[in-house]
Amino acid sequence: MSTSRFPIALHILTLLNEAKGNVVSSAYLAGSININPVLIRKEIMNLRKHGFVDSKEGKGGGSFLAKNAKDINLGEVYHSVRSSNVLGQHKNEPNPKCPVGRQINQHLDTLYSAAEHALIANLSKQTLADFAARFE
Amino acid sequence: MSTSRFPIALHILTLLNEAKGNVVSSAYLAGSININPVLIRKEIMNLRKHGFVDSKEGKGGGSFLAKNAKDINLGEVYHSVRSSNVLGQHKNEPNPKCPVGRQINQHLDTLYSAAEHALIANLSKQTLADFAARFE
DNA sequence: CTCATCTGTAATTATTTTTATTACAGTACA
DNA sequence: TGTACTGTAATAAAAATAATTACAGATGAG
Repeated sequence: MSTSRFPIALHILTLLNEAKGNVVSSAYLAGSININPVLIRKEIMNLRKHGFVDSKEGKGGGSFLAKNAKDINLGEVYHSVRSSNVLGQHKNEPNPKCPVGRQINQHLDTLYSAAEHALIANLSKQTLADFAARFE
Repeated sequence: MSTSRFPIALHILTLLNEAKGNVVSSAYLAGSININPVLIRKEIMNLRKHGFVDSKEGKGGGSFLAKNAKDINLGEVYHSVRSSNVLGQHKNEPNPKCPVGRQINQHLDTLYSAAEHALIANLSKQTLADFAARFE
Protein backbone atom coordinates (compact mmCIF):
# COMPACT_ATOMS: atom_id res chain seq x y z
CA MET A 1 0.00 0.00 0.00
CA SER A 2 0.76 3.61 -0.41
CA THR A 3 3.49 5.65 1.12
CA SER A 4 1.05 8.28 2.26
CA ARG A 5 -0.85 6.06 4.63
CA PHE A 6 0.94 7.30 7.71
CA PRO A 7 0.20 10.98 7.12
CA ILE A 8 -3.36 10.14 6.22
CA ALA A 9 -3.87 8.05 9.34
CA LEU A 10 -2.35 10.70 11.56
CA HIS A 11 -4.40 13.39 9.90
CA ILE A 12 -7.58 11.41 10.51
CA LEU A 13 -6.68 10.82 14.13
CA THR A 14 -5.88 14.46 14.66
CA LEU A 15 -9.22 15.50 13.23
CA LEU A 16 -11.07 12.98 15.36
CA ASN A 17 -9.24 14.21 18.39
CA GLU A 18 -10.28 17.74 17.52
CA ALA A 19 -13.88 16.61 17.39
CA LYS A 20 -13.78 15.64 21.04
CA GLY A 21 -15.93 12.59 20.79
CA ASN A 22 -18.38 13.80 18.20
CA VAL A 23 -18.67 11.60 15.17
CA VAL A 24 -17.02 12.83 12.01
CA SER A 25 -18.09 11.71 8.56
CA SER A 26 -15.70 10.35 5.98
CA ALA A 27 -16.77 13.15 3.68
CA TYR A 28 -15.64 15.74 6.19
CA LEU A 29 -12.32 13.98 6.75
CA ALA A 30 -11.86 13.67 3.02
CA GLY A 31 -12.47 17.40 2.69
CA SER A 32 -9.72 18.33 5.12
CA ILE A 33 -7.21 15.83 3.83
CA ASN A 34 -8.24 16.39 0.26
CA ILE A 35 -8.47 12.80 -0.84
CA ASN A 36 -11.27 10.51 -1.83
CA PRO A 37 -13.77 9.48 0.89
CA VAL A 38 -13.45 5.84 -0.05
CA LEU A 39 -9.76 5.93 0.82
CA ILE A 40 -10.70 7.46 4.14
CA ARG A 41 -13.16 4.72 4.89
CA LYS A 42 -10.56 2.12 4.06
CA GLU A 43 -8.04 3.69 6.36
CA ILE A 44 -10.70 4.00 9.05
CA MET A 45 -11.30 0.27 8.75
CA ASN A 46 -7.66 -0.30 9.45
CA LEU A 47 -7.54 2.13 12.35
CA ARG A 48 -10.59 0.42 13.75
CA LYS A 49 -9.00 -2.96 13.43
CA HIS A 50 -6.19 -1.63 15.58
CA GLY A 51 -8.52 -0.20 18.16
CA PHE A 52 -7.73 3.46 17.61
CA VAL A 53 -11.13 4.49 16.36
CA ASP A 54 -14.64 3.26 16.11
CA SER A 55 -17.49 4.20 13.86
CA LYS A 56 -21.19 4.39 13.69
CA GLU A 57 -23.14 3.48 10.61
CA GLY A 58 -26.28 5.06 9.28
CA LYS A 59 -27.56 8.59 9.20
CA GLY A 60 -25.58 10.92 11.40
CA GLY A 61 -22.89 8.27 11.53
CA GLY A 62 -19.16 8.66 11.29
CA SER A 63 -16.03 7.93 13.26
CA PHE A 64 -14.59 8.85 16.61
CA LEU A 65 -11.55 8.02 18.72
CA ALA A 66 -11.91 4.76 20.57
CA LYS A 67 -9.27 5.57 23.15
CA ASN A 68 -7.83 8.59 24.79
CA ALA A 69 -5.36 10.49 22.65
CA LYS A 70 -2.81 10.13 25.42
CA ASP A 71 -2.99 6.40 25.01
CA ILE A 72 -2.22 6.36 21.32
CA ASN A 73 1.45 6.63 20.62
CA LEU A 74 2.75 7.42 17.19
CA GLY A 75 4.89 4.33 17.03
CA GLU A 76 1.74 2.24 17.23
CA VAL A 77 0.15 4.32 14.52
CA TYR A 78 3.14 3.80 12.31
CA HIS A 79 3.02 0.13 13.00
CA SER A 80 -0.64 -0.08 12.07
CA VAL A 81 -0.08 1.34 8.60
CA ARG A 82 3.30 -0.17 7.97
CA SER A 83 3.23 -2.15 4.81
CA SER A 84 6.76 -2.36 3.54
CA ASN A 85 10.30 -1.81 4.64
CA VAL A 86 11.20 1.75 5.51
CA LEU A 87 14.30 1.52 3.46
CA GLY A 88 12.73 -0.06 0.43
CA GLN A 89 13.15 -3.44 -1.11
CA HIS A 90 14.48 -5.08 -4.20
CA LYS A 91 11.55 -5.60 -6.52
CA ASN A 92 13.13 -8.27 -8.62
CA GLU A 93 14.71 -11.30 -7.06
CA PRO A 94 18.48 -10.79 -7.12
CA ASN A 95 20.54 -13.33 -9.01
CA PRO A 96 20.81 -16.50 -6.94
CA LYS A 97 23.98 -17.47 -8.75
CA CYS A 98 25.76 -14.44 -7.39
CA PRO A 99 27.10 -14.84 -3.85
CA VAL A 100 26.05 -11.32 -3.02
CA GLY A 101 22.70 -11.48 -4.77
CA ARG A 102 21.92 -14.76 -3.09
CA GLN A 103 22.36 -13.40 0.42
CA ILE A 104 21.61 -9.73 0.23
CA ASN A 105 17.95 -9.84 1.09
CA GLN A 106 18.56 -11.57 4.36
CA HIS A 107 21.22 -9.06 5.32
CA LEU A 108 19.01 -6.18 4.30
CA ASP A 109 16.29 -7.58 6.52
CA THR A 110 18.61 -7.60 9.49
CA LEU A 111 19.65 -4.05 8.78
CA TYR A 112 16.08 -2.92 8.32
CA SER A 113 14.69 -4.38 11.44
CA ALA A 114 17.27 -2.57 13.54
CA ALA A 115 16.75 0.69 11.69
CA GLU A 116 13.02 0.42 11.85
CA HIS A 117 13.20 -0.35 15.52
CA ALA A 118 15.07 2.90 16.05
CA LEU A 119 12.47 4.75 14.04
CA ILE A 120 9.57 3.32 15.98
CA ALA A 121 11.29 3.99 19.28
CA ASN A 122 11.55 7.60 18.30
CA LEU A 123 7.94 7.86 17.20
CA SER A 124 6.80 6.14 20.36
CA LYS A 125 8.05 9.02 22.40
CA GLN A 126 5.03 10.99 21.32
CA THR A 127 1.33 10.38 21.67
CA LEU A 128 -1.48 11.63 19.53
CA ALA A 129 -2.24 14.09 22.33
CA ASP A 130 1.26 15.52 22.05
CA PHE A 131 0.98 15.83 18.33
CA ALA A 132 -2.46 17.39 18.41
CA ALA A 133 -1.36 19.88 21.04
CA ARG A 134 0.84 21.55 18.48
CA PHE A 135 -2.09 22.82 16.50
CA GLU A 136 -3.28 26.29 17.31
CA MET B 1 12.55 8.55 -7.08
CA SER B 2 11.99 4.98 -6.27
CA THR B 3 11.76 3.29 -2.94
CA SER B 4 14.25 0.66 -3.97
CA ARG B 5 17.14 3.02 -4.40
CA PHE B 6 18.66 2.27 -1.03
CA PRO B 7 18.84 -1.49 -1.53
CA ILE B 8 20.14 -0.98 -5.03
CA ALA B 9 22.83 1.42 -3.90
CA LEU B 10 23.91 -0.84 -1.09
CA HIS B 11 23.92 -3.83 -3.39
CA ILE B 12 26.15 -1.98 -5.83
CA LEU B 13 28.52 -0.91 -3.09
CA THR B 14 28.71 -4.42 -1.72
CA LEU B 15 29.57 -5.81 -5.12
CA LEU B 16 32.20 -3.18 -5.68
CA ASN B 17 33.68 -3.94 -2.31
CA GLU B 18 33.80 -7.59 -3.23
CA ALA B 19 35.72 -6.70 -6.38
CA LYS B 20 38.57 -5.29 -4.30
CA GLY B 21 39.41 -2.41 -6.56
CA ASN B 22 38.84 -4.09 -9.90
CA VAL B 23 36.43 -2.27 -12.12
CA VAL B 24 32.97 -3.77 -12.46
CA SER B 25 30.74 -3.14 -15.46
CA SER B 26 27.17 -1.96 -15.14
CA ALA B 27 26.10 -5.07 -17.00
CA TYR B 28 27.63 -7.27 -14.33
CA LEU B 29 26.05 -5.26 -11.54
CA ALA B 30 22.73 -5.38 -13.33
CA GLY B 31 23.05 -9.13 -13.59
CA SER B 32 23.47 -9.60 -9.87
CA ILE B 33 20.79 -7.12 -8.87
CA ASN B 34 18.55 -8.17 -11.70
CA ILE B 35 17.59 -4.75 -12.94
CA ASN B 36 18.28 -2.79 -16.05
CA PRO B 37 21.86 -1.60 -16.62
CA VAL B 38 20.68 1.92 -17.32
CA LEU B 39 19.25 2.15 -13.83
CA ILE B 40 22.58 0.99 -12.49
CA ARG B 41 24.44 3.63 -14.38
CA LYS B 42 22.09 6.29 -13.04
CA GLU B 43 22.59 5.15 -9.50
CA ILE B 44 26.32 5.01 -10.06
CA MET B 45 26.22 8.62 -11.17
CA ASN B 46 24.61 9.49 -7.88
CA LEU B 47 27.04 7.44 -5.84
CA ARG B 48 29.84 9.12 -7.70
CA LYS B 49 28.46 12.54 -7.00
CA HIS B 50 28.64 11.63 -3.32
CA GLY B 51 32.18 10.38 -3.55
CA PHE B 52 31.51 6.73 -2.80
CA VAL B 53 32.52 5.36 -6.15
CA ASP B 54 34.31 6.34 -9.28
CA SER B 55 34.23 4.96 -12.77
CA LYS B 56 36.25 4.54 -15.83
CA GLU B 57 34.84 4.96 -19.29
CA GLY B 58 35.65 3.06 -22.42
CA LYS B 59 36.58 -0.51 -23.09
CA GLY B 60 37.35 -2.47 -19.98
CA GLY B 61 35.74 0.33 -18.00
CA GLY B 62 33.39 0.16 -15.07
CA SER B 63 33.10 1.28 -11.50
CA PHE B 64 35.03 0.86 -8.29
CA LEU B 65 34.92 2.12 -4.74
CA ALA B 66 36.40 5.55 -4.34
CA LYS B 67 36.99 5.19 -0.62
CA ASN B 68 37.69 2.49 1.86
CA ALA B 69 34.63 0.49 2.84
CA LYS B 70 35.37 1.34 6.45
CA ASP B 71 34.91 4.98 5.63
CA ILE B 72 31.46 4.62 4.12
CA ASN B 73 28.78 4.49 6.73
CA LEU B 74 25.29 3.38 5.91
CA GLY B 75 23.71 6.55 7.19
CA GLU B 76 25.59 8.46 4.51
CA VAL B 77 24.47 5.99 1.91
CA TYR B 78 20.88 6.41 2.99
CA HIS B 79 21.29 10.13 2.85
CA SER B 80 22.66 10.01 -0.65
CA VAL B 81 19.63 8.22 -2.04
CA ARG B 82 17.03 9.85 0.17
CA SER B 83 14.41 11.40 -1.95
CA SER B 84 11.30 11.71 0.16
CA ASN B 85 10.15 11.52 3.72
CA VAL B 86 10.55 8.14 5.37
CA LEU B 87 7.07 8.31 6.66
CA GLY B 88 5.43 9.42 3.47
CA GLN B 89 3.74 12.61 2.52
CA HIS B 90 0.36 13.96 1.66
CA LYS B 91 0.17 14.03 -2.11
CA ASN B 92 -2.61 16.52 -2.37
CA GLU B 93 -2.45 19.80 -0.55
CA PRO B 94 -4.65 19.54 2.53
CA ASN B 95 -7.54 21.94 2.80
CA PRO B 96 -6.20 25.36 3.84
CA LYS B 97 -9.59 26.30 5.25
CA CYS B 98 -9.35 23.57 7.83
CA PRO B 99 -7.30 24.45 10.91
CA VAL B 100 -5.80 20.99 10.95
CA GLY B 101 -5.27 20.75 7.21
CA ARG B 102 -3.65 24.15 7.18
CA GLN B 103 -0.99 23.23 9.70
CA ILE B 104 -0.48 19.53 9.43
CA ASN B 105 2.35 19.53 6.92
CA GLN B 106 4.53 21.66 9.11
CA HIS B 107 3.91 19.43 12.10
CA LEU B 108 4.55 16.32 10.06
CA ASP B 109 7.84 17.81 8.98
CA THR B 110 8.89 18.31 12.57
CA LEU B 111 7.92 14.78 13.41
CA TYR B 112 9.70 13.38 10.39
CA SER B 113 12.96 15.12 10.88
CA ALA B 114 13.25 13.73 14.38
CA ALA B 115 12.26 10.25 13.28
CA GLU B 116 14.55 10.30 10.33
CA HIS B 117 17.37 11.51 12.49
CA ALA B 118 16.91 8.46 14.70
CA LEU B 119 16.90 6.23 11.65
CA ILE B 120 20.08 7.71 10.25
CA ALA B 121 21.79 7.55 13.62
CA ASN B 122 21.06 3.86 13.70
CA LEU B 123 22.30 3.26 10.17
CA SER B 124 25.41 5.26 10.85
CA LYS B 125 26.52 2.72 13.38
CA GLN B 126 27.52 0.46 10.54
CA THR B 127 29.93 0.88 7.69
CA LEU B 128 29.92 -0.77 4.32
CA ALA B 129 32.77 -2.92 5.59
CA ASP B 130 30.58 -4.17 8.45
CA PHE B 131 27.75 -4.93 6.11
CA ALA B 132 29.93 -6.67 3.54
CA ALA B 133 31.56 -8.76 6.25
CA ARG B 134 28.31 -10.59 6.76
CA PHE B 135 28.50 -12.27 3.39
CA GLU B 136 30.07 -15.67 3.29
C1' DC C 1 43.89 3.75 -36.82
C1' DT C 2 40.03 1.19 -36.32
C1' DC C 3 37.24 -2.19 -34.00
C1' DA C 4 35.05 -3.68 -29.86
C1' DT C 5 33.51 -2.64 -25.36
C1' DC C 6 32.41 0.22 -22.18
C1' DT C 7 30.03 4.72 -19.92
C1' DG C 8 26.79 8.61 -19.96
C1' DT C 9 22.51 10.16 -21.15
C1' DA C 10 18.14 11.16 -23.38
C1' DA C 11 13.84 9.68 -25.13
C1' DT C 12 10.27 6.48 -25.26
C1' DT C 13 7.48 2.75 -23.88
C1' DA C 14 5.76 -0.65 -20.66
C1' DT C 15 4.49 -1.98 -16.17
C1' DT C 16 3.12 -1.40 -11.63
C1' DT C 17 1.32 1.16 -7.98
C1' DT C 18 -1.61 4.44 -6.23
C1' DT C 19 -5.65 7.13 -6.25
C1' DA C 20 -10.19 8.38 -7.76
C1' DT C 21 -14.61 7.20 -9.21
C1' DT C 22 -18.86 4.74 -9.50
C1' DA C 23 -22.08 1.87 -7.62
C1' DC C 24 -24.85 -0.13 -4.39
C1' DA C 25 -26.31 -2.93 -0.24
C1' DG C 26 -27.01 -2.29 4.56
C1' DT C 27 -27.74 0.63 8.82
C1' DA C 28 -29.83 4.03 11.64
C1' DC C 29 -31.93 8.25 12.73
C1' DA C 30 -35.92 11.49 12.25
C1' DT D 1 -40.14 5.66 4.80
C1' DG D 2 -36.85 8.77 3.12
C1' DT D 3 -32.28 10.60 3.90
C1' DA D 4 -27.57 10.36 5.16
C1' DC D 5 -24.36 7.74 6.40
C1' DT D 6 -20.87 3.34 6.34
C1' DG D 7 -18.79 -0.70 4.16
C1' DT D 8 -17.11 -2.68 0.21
C1' DA D 9 -16.27 -4.19 -4.49
C1' DA D 10 -15.22 -3.20 -9.13
C1' DT D 11 -13.38 -0.27 -12.45
C1' DA D 12 -10.95 3.51 -14.42
C1' DA D 13 -7.59 7.16 -14.33
C1' DA D 14 -3.33 9.03 -13.08
C1' DA D 15 1.19 8.90 -11.43
C1' DA D 16 5.41 6.73 -10.42
C1' DT D 17 8.84 3.20 -11.63
C1' DA D 18 11.38 0.49 -14.42
C1' DA D 19 12.74 -1.31 -18.93
C1' DT D 20 14.08 -0.58 -23.40
C1' DT D 21 16.18 1.55 -27.31
C1' DA D 22 19.39 4.43 -29.14
C1' DC D 23 23.49 6.63 -29.76
C1' DA D 24 27.55 9.80 -28.88
C1' DG D 25 31.91 9.69 -26.77
C1' DA D 26 35.87 7.32 -24.22
C1' DT D 27 39.40 3.98 -24.05
C1' DG D 28 42.09 -0.03 -24.70
C1' DA D 29 43.68 -3.85 -27.85
C1' DG D 30 45.30 -5.37 -31.86
